[in-house]
Amino acid sequence: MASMPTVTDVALAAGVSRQTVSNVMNSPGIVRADTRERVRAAIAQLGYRPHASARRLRTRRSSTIGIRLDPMIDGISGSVLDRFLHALTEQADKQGLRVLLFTATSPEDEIIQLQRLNDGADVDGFVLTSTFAGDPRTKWLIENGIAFVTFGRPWGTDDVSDPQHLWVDVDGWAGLHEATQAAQNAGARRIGYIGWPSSSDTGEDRRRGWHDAMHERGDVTEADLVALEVVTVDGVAEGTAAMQSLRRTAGPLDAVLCASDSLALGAMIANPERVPVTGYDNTPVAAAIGLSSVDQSVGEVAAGVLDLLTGEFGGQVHGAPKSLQPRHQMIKPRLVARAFAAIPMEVLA
Amino acid sequence: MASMPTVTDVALAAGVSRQTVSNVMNSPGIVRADTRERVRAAIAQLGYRPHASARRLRTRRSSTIGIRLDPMIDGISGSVLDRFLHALTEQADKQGLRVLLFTATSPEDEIIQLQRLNDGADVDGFVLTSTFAGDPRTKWLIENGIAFVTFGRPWGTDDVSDPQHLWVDVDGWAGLHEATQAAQNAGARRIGYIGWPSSSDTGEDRRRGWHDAMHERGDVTEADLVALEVVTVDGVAEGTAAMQSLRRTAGPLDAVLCASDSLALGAMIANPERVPVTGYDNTPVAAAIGLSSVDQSVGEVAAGVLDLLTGEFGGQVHGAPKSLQPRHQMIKPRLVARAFAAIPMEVLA
DNA sequence: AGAAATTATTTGATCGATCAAATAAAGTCA
DNA sequence: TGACTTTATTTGATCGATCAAATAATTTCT
Repeated sequence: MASMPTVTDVALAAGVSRQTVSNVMNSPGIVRADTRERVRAAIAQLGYRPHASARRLRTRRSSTIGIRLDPMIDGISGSVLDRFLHALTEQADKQGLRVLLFTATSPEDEIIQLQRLNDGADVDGFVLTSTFAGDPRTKWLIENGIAFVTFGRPWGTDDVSDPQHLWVDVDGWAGLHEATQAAQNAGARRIGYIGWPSSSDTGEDRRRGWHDAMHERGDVTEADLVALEVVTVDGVAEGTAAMQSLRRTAGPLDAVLCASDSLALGAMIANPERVPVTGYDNTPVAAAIGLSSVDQSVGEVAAGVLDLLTGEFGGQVHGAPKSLQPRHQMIKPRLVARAFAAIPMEVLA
Repeated sequence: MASMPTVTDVALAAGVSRQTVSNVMNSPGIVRADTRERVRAAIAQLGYRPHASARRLRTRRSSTIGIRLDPMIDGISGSVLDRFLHALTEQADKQGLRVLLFTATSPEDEIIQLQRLNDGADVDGFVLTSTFAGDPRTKWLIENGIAFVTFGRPWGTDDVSDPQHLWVDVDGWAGLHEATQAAQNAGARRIGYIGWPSSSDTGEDRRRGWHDAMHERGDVTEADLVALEVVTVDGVAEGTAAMQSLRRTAGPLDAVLCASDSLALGAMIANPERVPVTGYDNTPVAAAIGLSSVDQSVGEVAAGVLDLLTGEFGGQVHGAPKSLQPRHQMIKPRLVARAFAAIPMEVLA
């Protein structure tokens, strides 16, 4: 296999200079139309491809974003991040960006990795997932002036206003609010909720979506509302236990909403009356079992993340000045309705 | 933030030349011990990090491997590839390699992507997953002399001997053979099998593991063996249907093995007698439900893939000549035994 | 000790692209 | 037409590292 042609080869073939070839690729507008076509023909004929590393060396830009691959902590819900990763890679590809993976064993280790990739000019910026309040990683990135966007709110005091921290998140409140209303519209009144302890910001957000919708409707007493709620940590077995507890204490149920598909799957197992159960995350398991679920629209999240990120490291070129660009995006999730099709009637009846 | 120091800065600080600094990083053995330490001190003091793109431009090596991110076709089993990806990233990191993601909409599109990444010197080689018989991608890669390793046998005529196609795979036969023997040792005799149509090479491999183990033991007649087997496509609902069919036609069962966790999950739903069910892939769902499952040992697979791949594009430096290196690796899976802990007795009893 | 062989270190060139500044060509206007 | 803009294209330098070959320092051997 002959070695790849370079700009010089193309220039020679098209009877122009190196720089003109470069211009055809990077700012075609400034090249006269007929020259442009001649160069393009030469590129096609020689099968020229720009050498990515050479370009990066000169431009000091890698066109690559780094993202940490999480170690599958919570099995089922991990799939949301996987789908996000996939969507991110696809979206990035459209913008000529590449996605580079890395792993880390702890937040401290992760900072070392961030530094390595940044110092080595391997990436232009980072996408962070699974952020938490007081996250040392975002602090470090801000201090070092490195571009990044997080999937997930910082959940701090100045969520929305902090101009240094760009984020995209899914509106869990809206997701559960919609799911609750959907159940209400289908005739349900006594709608139970299996959620996470209030120490979880995300969990509290989702719970309020259910709670507010129930309150708005006002056909359940405040006391009943308390009885309709069970709090537990995430897990299938925990979901089963919570469902059993709910059936004992809350009396008859018209529907049950859960903070996750894991809980919902668990709830399904202790659900002989086939009360409609709705989960959260729309994981493959929910699809397999036939559970309704709130889908996080990872595609939109990925697009939003990339918008903010490219605005951050390439924004000066065209468009509004940095300070006027939006600093965050809230994505509305989508309710996916299903009807237990996968579970044959006779088994659970 | 001041711009990063370069080799020249380090050389100046250590009182040596650029090249010596470079040698300290790449072939420390040829630098005298005291000089080496002096240079290392300067590196540490200045916080020097080599510029990845500059190095790649000069060495014509990217230290990066490309892998396609699959579009989560089959939800549950997709998690095996996710875990593989994670293991691969970790293993690659240990060897100073990076993992670059890409997506593709079809095999033809994927070839275009492969070419792009290769021509742009973005990657040194590829890892392919989900290969199939007559895969155009492997053909193209071989023709163009590009380094690659597949996770999965080519399932062709010359699996083992073809020196151009390096692969690592998991021995599905051994996995089911072991699972069957484990059930037999626990006293089971009538062990059912829910598998895939014989058109699936992988499925046939697994089925033979069960079949051979049953045959070896010889305490079930050949006719019974036929009755103990159900064939279906993958899926939870399909697993449920298969289990019901098995219970009708095969009579009493001591255990059931399945070709996937999806099938096993489905089988569990139609399993009021709590016959032990074993799945395949050890997905998070199996762990959540408490299903036994055959684990593909993705860590070992990832290590094997990287061994073969680095041997391919860096093998000349040290070690055996190419032709003598092993061309493939068969990894033995691990049986993970569980006992339905997640499902409370009273629900299914 | 002195020549030869070995080991350690340095110097100049280079990888392939883009930047910045210089030059050439085309278009405008009095 | 000739001076003056504006637009198009070219030239030399550069990004940061490593290669290849040259030189300097050290060790080995007679």
